[in-house]
This record gives sequence, structure tokens and C-alpha cells, in this order.
Amino acid sequence: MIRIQDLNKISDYEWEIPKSYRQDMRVAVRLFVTRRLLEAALQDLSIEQAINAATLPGVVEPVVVMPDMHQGYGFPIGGVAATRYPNGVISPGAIGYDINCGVRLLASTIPLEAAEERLDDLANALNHYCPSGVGSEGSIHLTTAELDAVCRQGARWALKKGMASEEDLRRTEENGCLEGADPAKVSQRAKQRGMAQLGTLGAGNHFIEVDVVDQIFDGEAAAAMGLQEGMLALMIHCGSRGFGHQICTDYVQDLQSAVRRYGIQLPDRELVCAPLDSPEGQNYLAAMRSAANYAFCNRQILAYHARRAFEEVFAGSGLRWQLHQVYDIAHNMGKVETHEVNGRKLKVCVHRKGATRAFGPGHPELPDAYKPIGQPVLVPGSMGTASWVLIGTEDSMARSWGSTCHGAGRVLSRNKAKKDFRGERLRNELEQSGIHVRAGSMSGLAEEAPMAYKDVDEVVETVSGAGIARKVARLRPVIVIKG
DNA sequence: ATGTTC
Repeated sequence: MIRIQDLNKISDYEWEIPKSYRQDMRVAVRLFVTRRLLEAALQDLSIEQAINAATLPGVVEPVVVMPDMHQGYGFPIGGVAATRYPNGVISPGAIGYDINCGVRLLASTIPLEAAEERLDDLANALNHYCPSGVGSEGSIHLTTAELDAVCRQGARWALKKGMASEEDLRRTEENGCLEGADPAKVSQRAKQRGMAQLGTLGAGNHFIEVDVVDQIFDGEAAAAMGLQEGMLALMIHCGSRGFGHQICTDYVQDLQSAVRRYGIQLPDRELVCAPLDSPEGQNYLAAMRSAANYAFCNRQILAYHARRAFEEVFAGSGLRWQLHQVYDIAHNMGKVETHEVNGRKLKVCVHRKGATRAFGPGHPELPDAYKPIGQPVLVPGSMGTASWVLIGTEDSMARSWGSTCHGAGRVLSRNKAKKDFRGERLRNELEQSGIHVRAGSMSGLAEEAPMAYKDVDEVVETVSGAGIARKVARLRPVIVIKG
């Protein structure tokens, strides 16, 4: 087990594990943590998993972990690993089971005071229009051909169906559609699971939240995003549902043979991978991109449903209002990107698992509205606590592969949380603190108890202190919809 | 996270 004295302290917000720590490490590991969060991380296997990632063929210095890190399947949630393209490897476990799990934020022009007495109705309407829960199905049942179109087109598919605007797409990572998706590389079983789940929320830590903009930290960036203090905002946190989960399951199994065929030495079988330039690696990439596009489309359709709920509730209110997209960004994804390494451009596959892309100002991928300020980073907190809007910086580009944190990060396992907390009691406590809660499952609610998570404000303070993101706004929840 | 031990 690694001990705190095995790490080098770089600053109050940054630590390093040198590659000399273990013989099979190819590169160092950088941890963006305070001493307190480092001590929390030492309680599980997340740091060991980051060290294991530093042994991957083609990995480029450094492997990075974020302050919200915790143990995951083969690779820490909160981890970032860049591998040379196309000579390095790609690993499904370093992207996650919920491919393109991510967050979408919409900002309204409705002041909290004007909406207060309608919040209960709004919670009901959101709960009604946005199906949630494990295995939940939506109103859309796709044919195989339509599902293939969703895989290729992502959120653009929703535009064709009248459920998106061009502006929604512009304010979505990659305009809501990754190139290179190929539904022919997706199993029939995954497609079966995906056909009826488009436009559904799912369960676990996924949620739809109505927040009030509580505090602005960067006026210029907030203005560019249309965020105003005291106004309502809508946050959607979900991913690719059973579709992406099945694709990950399929390829974790599939790629075991590639590990043998290409003679890859792995410290942990769960870190299964394949060379990016192998047929196995390319097939996974094409399937992973299909799931990513499904998730972009899923969040787009959920936003469409949510707008219908707002329209229904505020129709007779006499209010003039808008609900415009701020941004949509993934935190579980593999992306082929060009980064500057030692003064040279290098093409890499950036694995982000529980880490949010955080491109700095001027990046060509950003929409014009955000080029001057940097990319919006959307950080959901644990249930009932704050959520944050941040922006990417020059430092995130230079030091963390254009990435930052993604949320609060668990400290207790789901099983432990279910034992320690009661869903009914949590719901009552949230309601008493003025948050309207709609939850499908009380045991699911217990798993998401805020006490099972780190303090999101402390996580944000750390990335902000380290310089790999800048604070824009803090949001406070008033409605929480859970599966 | 997940038709939560296909």
C-alpha cells in the first residue's frame, strides 16, 4: 500500500508520485489534492489504480487524478490518462461503464421569487415528463435503423425530430456528435437495451435539478453564459443508460483476447486494453463513440422534456421567460486530441473517467461565445448540496490534459451508504430545508446520501487553488428529481 | 453506473 511519505508535495494543491516509485511505471502520477483529500484517497485503491494506469503502453506523462477521485473498475474515477495516438492503447475501464456520462445546464430568466409557489408543480411536471429509474423506458421506441441514426448523429438526430435548436447544438461539446461512430461495432444486445431508453434519466447519481444561481464569482464569464444571480437554472446529469453499459461490458470481455494477442503486460486484469491502431482498439473506439452520441441525444431529449414541463407550469403565470442552453459536457469519455507536450504538438487519446474536459480560452473546439473566456465546466454536487459552474484555463491545458474535476466524489460505497442511511429520512430532511424532492426509490436515495460524498465546495476549492479551473458560479438546488 | 449475481 502506498503511504503519504511516498509522495512528493508540489504545492498545497498538488502532489506527485515519481515514476521511480514502482518499477513498471512508465510515467509519473500527478494528484490535484490537498493533504486532507489525499488522506481520504489513501483509504481506497484509487491511487494504486492511477499507478497501474501509469504502466499502460504509450502513456504520456503525467497520469492525472482529481480531488474527487475514488476507486473504480480498474482505473480511478477522477482519473485522466493520455496515450499516444495511434501507437498507444485504449482501455474501456479508463473511460467507464457509463460512456459519456455528463452534465447539461440550461439557464432561465425566471427569478426564484416569481416561481416559488409553482415549484411543487414544476417538480411534478419534471417528474412526469422525464422518465427515471433503473430500466426505465421513455415515450420513444426506436427501430434498429433509427438507433443506428442516433449513434451516427448524436444530438443532431433530436434536431431533425424538432427536439433541439441549432443553438442547443452549438453549446454542446463537439456539437453533440462525435465523428467516427459506427453502430456496426455495437452488439445486438446493447442495441436491444438502448432502443427504448432514449430520453430517460436512469438511476444512481443521475438527476434533474432546478437550481437558483446563488453566487457569481466571474461576472464576465457568467454574462457570456447568461447566468444571473437569483434566476432559476436546470441541470441534467445522466449518460448512455443500458446502451453504453452493455457496450463497455462487451468490450471489457472482448479486449481480453487483444491483451494476450499483443502481449500487453498489465498489473490488473481490469485495466484491459488494446492498441489504438489494432482492429480491436478501433472497434471499441467506434462503439464507444456510438454510445457517446446516444448520450448527447439522450440529454438533448431530456432537455426538451424539461422545457415542456416549464412551459406547462409557467404558461398561465404571465411571466416572459427563456430557458437557454449554457453547455453540455461529458466526464466519462475517450477523445483523440492534440496537446502541446514539451513545446511540440502531440496527438493523444485522452481517457477521462470522472474528469471533465476543461479547455482553456481560445481553443478552436469552443463555440464563439466561449472562446474569450474558456470552456464551461459543469460540476454536479451530491444530492441537496451546491453545484458549480467553472471554466477551463491555460493551466488545465498545460498541466491536466485540458481536464478538471467532475463532482463531489464518493467516500462511502453504495452498500455502506445503504446500510448507514435511510431514504425516507433523507427525503424529509431535504424537504424541510426547502428542496422539493421526487425520488423513485428510497434505497436509491440512501445510496446518494450527501454524507456518502466528499464536500463539493472543497473539491472545487482545490481545482481552483491548483489553477486547473476557475470559479464562475455556485448553484443551490430547489428541486431534485431522482430515479 | 447497470434489466444492481447473464
